[in-house]
Amino acid sequence: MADRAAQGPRGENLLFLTDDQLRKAIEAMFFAYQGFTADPDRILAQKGFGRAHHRALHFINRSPGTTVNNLLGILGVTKQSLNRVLRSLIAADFVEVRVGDKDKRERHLYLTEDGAGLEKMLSEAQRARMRSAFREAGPEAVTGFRTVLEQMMDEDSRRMFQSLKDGA
Amino acid sequence: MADRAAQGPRGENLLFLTDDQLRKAIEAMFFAYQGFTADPDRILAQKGFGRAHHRALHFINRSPGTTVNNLLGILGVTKQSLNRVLRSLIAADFVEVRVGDKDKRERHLYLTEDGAGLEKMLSEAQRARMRSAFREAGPEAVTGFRTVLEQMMDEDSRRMFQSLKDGA
DNA sequence: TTGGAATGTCAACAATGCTGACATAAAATA
DNA sequence: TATTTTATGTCAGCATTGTTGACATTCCAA
Repeated sequence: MADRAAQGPRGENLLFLTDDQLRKAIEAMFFAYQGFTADPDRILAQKGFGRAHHRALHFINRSPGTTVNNLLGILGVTKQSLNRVLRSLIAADFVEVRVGDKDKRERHLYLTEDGAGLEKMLSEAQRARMRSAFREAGPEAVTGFRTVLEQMMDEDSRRMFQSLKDGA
Repeated sequence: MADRAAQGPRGENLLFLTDDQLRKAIEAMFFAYQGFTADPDRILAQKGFGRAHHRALHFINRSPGTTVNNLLGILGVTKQSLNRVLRSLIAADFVEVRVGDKDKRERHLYLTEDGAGLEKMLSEAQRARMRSAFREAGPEAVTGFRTVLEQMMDEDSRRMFQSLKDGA
């Protein structure tokens, strides 16, 4: 069973698809994600925010003027959950809301100066770790990394990711 | 700023380390992790469990007889948090506790038959996605993927990961 | 102009982190 | 032996961030 996948239809070496290899990859993903979030989490804890706030700040920074509904699609949470996060960011003056011009139901979201400052702080911490990991691993590894991650995504996420790819 | 890292000390092409590339990688990591957990999460929701239960089941399966304290180190949560999860798994007869022989303070954890069944169901769902992603990406990409993930980990996690690497 | 769809808000509940206080029992040590 | 430390567990309470349900506002289309 563990080596069920060792030999492909054309006789390729498929040892990288054994259950054992896959389990190692699952564990690597778990531990790596802990590292991925560790540095921003420390900063957020000091400021009284959580990971969800970071995600909102990131994508508002990425696409200034995005609507609440847009953000829901990207983050994959309910509007109620996002709303709570946005309310606290707005109360703390990190995010500014503007009612839509054409459609007054829509709320367009922007970072304030403070919000942009916090976002920069968080993302720089996260990028620093990523930069260091990439430098150690080298460009070929990075290409492989990106390829596998993209394949792990749901269809919807992949479309979302690709549409964000080249800048908002 | 965005291309600060474009040229290394020996003149290598370091375009893969630009802020823009790093930001894309951060977003890829976010969306990929959603996919990574999506399939088990669906199963868990049906059974009335959460992601924390999955993690406990995984590592107990990996290292049968592991102690609560061991598990704390691996999962990186508090004993109170883990205790709540373990209690519900024990109550549902998915996990069995045995008091230590030599050290009767220690509680050794094992999966019951039902627990092993659920673990298999969850991990097979997760492996299926990983297998498919790996197959699409190919062996070189997988190597790169593993290399970068390992570099992203905290020191402690990396040691943990490496000690788990070749079987409990 | 009216009814339904889209958008967003408020309230309440659940899962899973956290801290702190405390009890028990075994092991280690003075 | 007596004391302290370690390991485990419980209880209480709180925060973050998911969820559903109910509802208000706005827009659009029949």
